Amino acid sequence: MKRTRFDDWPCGIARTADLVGDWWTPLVLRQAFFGVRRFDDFATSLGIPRASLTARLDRLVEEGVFERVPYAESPARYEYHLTPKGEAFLDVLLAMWRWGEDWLNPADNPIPVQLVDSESGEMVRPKVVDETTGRPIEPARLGLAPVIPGRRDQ
Amino acid sequence: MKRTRFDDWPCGIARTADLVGDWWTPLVLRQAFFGVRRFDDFATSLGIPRASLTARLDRLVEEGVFERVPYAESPARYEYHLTPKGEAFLDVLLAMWRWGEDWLNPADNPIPVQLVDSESGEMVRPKVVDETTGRPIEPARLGLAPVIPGRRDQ
DNA sequence: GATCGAGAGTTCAACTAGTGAACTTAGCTG
DNA sequence: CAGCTAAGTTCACTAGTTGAACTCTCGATC
Repeated sequence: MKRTRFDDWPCGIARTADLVGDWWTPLVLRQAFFGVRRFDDFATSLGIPRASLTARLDRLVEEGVFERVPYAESPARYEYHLTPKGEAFLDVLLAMWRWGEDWLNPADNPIPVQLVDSESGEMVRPKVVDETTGRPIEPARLGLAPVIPGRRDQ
Repeated sequence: MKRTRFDDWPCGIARTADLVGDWWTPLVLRQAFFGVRRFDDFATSLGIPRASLTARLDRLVEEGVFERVPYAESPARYEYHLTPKGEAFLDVLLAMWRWGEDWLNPADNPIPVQLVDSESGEMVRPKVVDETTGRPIEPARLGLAPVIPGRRDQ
């Protein structure tokens, strides 16, 4: 699409959007968290076009989100395993999940998919807090620092 | 692009990806959190093509993320204000910000943009926890329920 | 030995969203 | 009247997306 790139903007949101800011990448990563590792399993479980999947996986391997791990020699076969960087992305998916469940739940959705703790069986409700204080983050008190005046790529 | 739609998939991640799963929408919303309200201010502060901005704002108004509020009568002028639904999206942006700062920080980035609490002046470090227990969410213990076997649109 | 199927892609044409620049509309200002 | 501002719209061009078909390499089967 000749899309604008954000990967060197000095803002984590912009750089994250550059990498996962398309419709399929978050879902590919979601599948990875639920145990999908192989090309065909990604393709058939999501219905993503194979060419699109190839492009996504290549970029994610290049960025160190997935590691390409051989599991068969002849013919050579590879699995896509989440790296620590990839596993850390769970927080973003959880935030997306929570917002989607809270605010985009269609009225006629009969069976919402829920997150559970597999040991306790309890529902998991992801929430973003400040790591140091443990308190919710209030939009009104939030500021950017340093702000660079007139700079457009913030 | 004739893109696949996820807006009725029974998963919050998929529905969220359908709405904000493009490169510009997260940045438009980021600007809104930092006080931008008017068309030209979005356009010039981000460098987003005006046609793309129109499409994004229209969709976000339609979905109830922004409210179109008049601020002048002749000629009619409108501002885009975040609704409660839009404000709740801050959690997703914070998770993206945190991941981008932790894992996508280019080595040669001289001035990373930081989040601060404007009252205390302290750095804010967003972290996703389980709302009920207050504890971090462990990927290994996370499960989907109910899982619908063989269903591709989860 | 030929055929079949699995797995992991590649190739291709058609479609359509993203992009940048120019244009439009309406009122306001000097 | 000329110039300016704000909020879009229009248009040609470009490039990512899609679905279907094809490729390639094996191992297993008839």
